[in-house]
Amino acid sequence: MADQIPRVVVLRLPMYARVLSGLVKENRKVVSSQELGARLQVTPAQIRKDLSYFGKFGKQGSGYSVKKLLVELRSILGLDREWSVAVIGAGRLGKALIKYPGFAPQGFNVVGAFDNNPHLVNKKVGKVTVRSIDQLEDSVQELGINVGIVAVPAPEAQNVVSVLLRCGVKAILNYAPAVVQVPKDVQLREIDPLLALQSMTFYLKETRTPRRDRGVRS
Amino acid sequence: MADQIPRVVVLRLPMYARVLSGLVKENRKVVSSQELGARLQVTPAQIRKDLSYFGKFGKQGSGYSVKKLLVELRSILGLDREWSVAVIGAGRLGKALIKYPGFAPQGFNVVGAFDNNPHLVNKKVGKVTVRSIDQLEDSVQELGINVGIVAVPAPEAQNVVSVLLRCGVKAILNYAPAVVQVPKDVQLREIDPLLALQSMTFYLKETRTPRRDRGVRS
DNA sequence: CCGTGTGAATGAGTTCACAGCC
DNA sequence: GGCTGTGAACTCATTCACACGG
Repeated sequence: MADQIPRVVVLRLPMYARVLSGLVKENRKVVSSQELGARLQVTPAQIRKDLSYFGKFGKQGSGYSVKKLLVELRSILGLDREWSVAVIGAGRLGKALIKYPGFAPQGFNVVGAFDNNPHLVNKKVGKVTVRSIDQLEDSVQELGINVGIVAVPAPEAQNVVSVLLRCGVKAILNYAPAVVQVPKDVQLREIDPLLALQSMTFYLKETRTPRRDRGVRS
Repeated sequence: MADQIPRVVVLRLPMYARVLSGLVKENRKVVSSQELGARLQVTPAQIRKDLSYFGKFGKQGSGYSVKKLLVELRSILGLDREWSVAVIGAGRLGKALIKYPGFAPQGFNVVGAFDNNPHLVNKKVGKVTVRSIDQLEDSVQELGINVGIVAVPAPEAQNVVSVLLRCGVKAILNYAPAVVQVPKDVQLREIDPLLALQSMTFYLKETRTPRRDRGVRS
């Protein structure tokens, strides 16, 4: 069970898992692909098809056991274990990421932070102490880093990524607004709000000065 | 020229524009789809095909004028004008977004910030003063908001989005880890580092304890 | 000759529609 | 009756391959 699974399917599984977590909290026991789809803006057929790549998790006539399906998905995604994350770049963005309280509860522990600014090195940010980027290479092994989050300025991004690659890190989340190259056995995700904004404005161009009913308050 | 253009194409155009900006700075006059592709990890054919949806911008035998193509793309994407952005939620993340210095140079001006926490209201963050979320509806018109960035806790996200929709905002960048529903004439982009991380770990599962050559330092 | 622009061919991903089971 | 699981049909996206122009 390796990689003949469509990329897009893997990108959707975490969304399914998130909705299921919500349903667990609502104490829902069972859910249909129909309802899951409605909550996710995805067709029921797509959900069933996606899940079918991994096995048969549902019961005909009723649907899926919320708890069971969530456990399955978490196992499939490798979320039933802890991951050690390094944040590289401890500027405004890096600091925000290091302190972000949403990672740890999901098993992503920020265990290291790195920056090349001497004013930041040895300072504490959240629970970790910032180290020099020179130490990154050694620290990856020491700290057992599995995942790198890159939050350095664009021109430095490729260098940092190259170091991570050399250390055997196989998953990189890149916040730098730069294209970085990785071999295809390495996972890379880009987070870039500007690209997102710029792709939305394309569709906004036509929508000029939307008529608004003036005065009357509903 | 409306919307028979594939979604994915529109998502790629901003990347092209970004690389072209870089080339302008390097004083490159001309570029081929070949080279553009190499810098972006995209096939040359794809670039040519993508551009062909909008016109003929290249010269056979030589390639594309860097400057001219950039101007064209910026015009196509609606980046040759200014956009007014509201950030809703002025917590840790919201503050970072409000202060992010990368938006303004690209024509995205954060002109309003909103939060429902009384301790934050009327406080200055960066260049803007935080207003109460109650004022959001009126402010959208007053400030001419075109784009909303949502950085509130997940449970509040849909409410905030609904207000934005009521005000006629047609582009929303959602940082809240929640699925929000919008009509299809509204553009929505999601930014969620956790989903990104969780989709990477799927591929990491198999890669166990990568053998490292011990001792010898290269 | 080199590189664009593009129909045509291929490939990937989604939806349909229905058999099978609860 | 209701809902899953899934081949088959279809839609959407990418790549090929070549005619054409500088």
